[in-house]
Amino acid sequence: MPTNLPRPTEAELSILRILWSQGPSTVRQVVEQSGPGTGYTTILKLLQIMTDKGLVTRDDSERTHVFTPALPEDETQRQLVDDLLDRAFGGSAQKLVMHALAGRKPSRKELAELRQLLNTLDTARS
Amino acid sequence: MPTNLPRPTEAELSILRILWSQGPSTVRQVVEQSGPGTGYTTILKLLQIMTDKGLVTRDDSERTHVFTPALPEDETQRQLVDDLLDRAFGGSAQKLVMHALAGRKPSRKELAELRQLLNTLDTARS
DNA sequence: AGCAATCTACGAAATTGTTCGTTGATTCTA
DNA sequence: TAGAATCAACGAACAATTTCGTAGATTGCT
Repeated sequence: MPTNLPRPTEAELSILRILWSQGPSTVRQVVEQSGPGTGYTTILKLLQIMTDKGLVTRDDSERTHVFTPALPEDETQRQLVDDLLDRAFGGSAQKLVMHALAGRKPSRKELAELRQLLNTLDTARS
Repeated sequence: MPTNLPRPTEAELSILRILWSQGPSTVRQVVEQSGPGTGYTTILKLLQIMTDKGLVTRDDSERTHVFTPALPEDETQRQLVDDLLDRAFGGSAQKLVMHALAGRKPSRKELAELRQLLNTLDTARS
């Protein structure tokens, strides 16, 4: 069964990022991690919407509800990359990768990991 | 002077994609390339907005105006990748690249080009 | 010239996303 | 137990994006 969730909006994504890094959290915990400029009720409302959309699940067994991301970080990231790929790169993953890397300075360790990935893909082709 | 243009919205991006592939175009030419479901005046309006934002330039020396992307495809793509990097990957280009490649089947040629890029980045580090 | 087709401009409706004030309920504390 | 603090729910304001109807101007055709 394919995970058919809507793409998170910008505000929703910043909340998801907090949930991924902090683990399941209450509204207040999310608010504390968010920089200033976003009120409590704003984040509460967003989490309610995200619950409706299925982006997070809510444990309301206690009075203070606890929210958990519905999908792991990896999967959502892949979805977002796929989406950008379609919308801006005509589906060419290679072009996207070139753009992502060009003009940067990945560490030797990162470079090694990337080379390793290329090797894996290479042998997988046979 | 740095190119300080706003990030194109979704509808704007699909128009830019047409302009990049077809070259400078009139409203009608863009409409013809767009699939059905988007009326003439909608696209005209979007192009007017994009002109105001500076995303495209307009040649109105003839009655039928001609629109040209303000930035080349490459540069906009880089901007979009940077943006996604910040919003979803905490700035780790490597993670994004891994996600973009994992589960795909790039051709040998693409793999070779990517390896070449890694080499360039590697020697650039010294 | 008269009429149809084509074009830009403009404003407003429709849609989607974001922010916040208020309310009523529950829990904490003095 | 009374008042303060905390919480979820909800609706509404607000903002950004997308869509389209209408109007006025120009061009093309007969």
